[in-house]
Amino acid sequence: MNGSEIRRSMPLFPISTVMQLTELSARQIRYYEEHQLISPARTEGNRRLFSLNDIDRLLEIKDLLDQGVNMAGIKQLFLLKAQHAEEQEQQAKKAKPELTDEELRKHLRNELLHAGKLNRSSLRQGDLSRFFH
Amino acid sequence: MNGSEIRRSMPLFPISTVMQLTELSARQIRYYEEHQLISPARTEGNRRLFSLNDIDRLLEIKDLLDQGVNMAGIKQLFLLKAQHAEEQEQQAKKAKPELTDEELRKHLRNELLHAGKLNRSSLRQGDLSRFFH
DNA sequence: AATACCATGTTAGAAAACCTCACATGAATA
DNA sequence: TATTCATGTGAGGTTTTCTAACATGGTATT
Repeated sequence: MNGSEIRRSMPLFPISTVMQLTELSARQIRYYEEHQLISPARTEGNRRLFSLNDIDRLLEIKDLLDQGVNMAGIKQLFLLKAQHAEEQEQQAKKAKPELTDEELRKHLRNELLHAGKLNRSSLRQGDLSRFFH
Repeated sequence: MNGSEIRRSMPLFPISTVMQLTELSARQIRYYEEHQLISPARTEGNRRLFSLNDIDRLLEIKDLLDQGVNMAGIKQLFLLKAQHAEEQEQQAKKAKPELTDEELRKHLRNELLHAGKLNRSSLRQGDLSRFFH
């Protein structure tokens, strides 16, 4: 998993933000999770926290539903895509140790805090920009 | 204001997420707002919602405090930077009508929903990627 | 036509997260 | 020593989110 993937899978957004970005209702979003089309992270207090990847998925789900595909169909499509992606990875990479959520956060924070430190104060556009490609 | 600026100023994150990304306490973040170093948006219910720009600013604040600059100093630095940025804009741009928050949201949603629609389902990386540079 | 199923709406009650305000504190400074 | 500054902490209240249950309007099936 490279840096971009790490950033895209970071749990950042509450459901209200996701509702606005996707124009889906809370009911819809939870229903899709119930059917395992997404698996948003949870806070200690059990609130959902969505990543950029989650939001992409939701937009895909919305798209496919609009085209008449049902839950089961979407699930199959996602399974296929996952398989395909896995093949790609195996082709290009060697095994690396998995990171826990906590480690991911640490990693991101570290990059955020220390990268480009020399000129942050003088740049019009701040560092966070580097984390969303 | 161009597309990137729109994206970077969208209110997206609750304070808990910002706390983790910046390693600041809620107290600190609110204190900096009190001193008008940041001005996060609010939900209808008065919860703070932070943008990428807000987060950048908080990281700058943290940096400057570490270097011994106090609130007043940081405020002046920000004022200067703002002036500088304004000059740049006036130099390069003609007047454009301002957008309300609601219009911004609409605009982003529209881009999100319709851009790249043809191949979204077949792409490994979804559309949202376009919104964070 | 009646029935069943699917995706979604709605409501209730509980818990988490967030809010403001007030007071406390330790370090630096006058 | 007294003040100021940046931050911690706690109380009490409001908003947001949670799950669970039941309601509903299309579609498909019998």
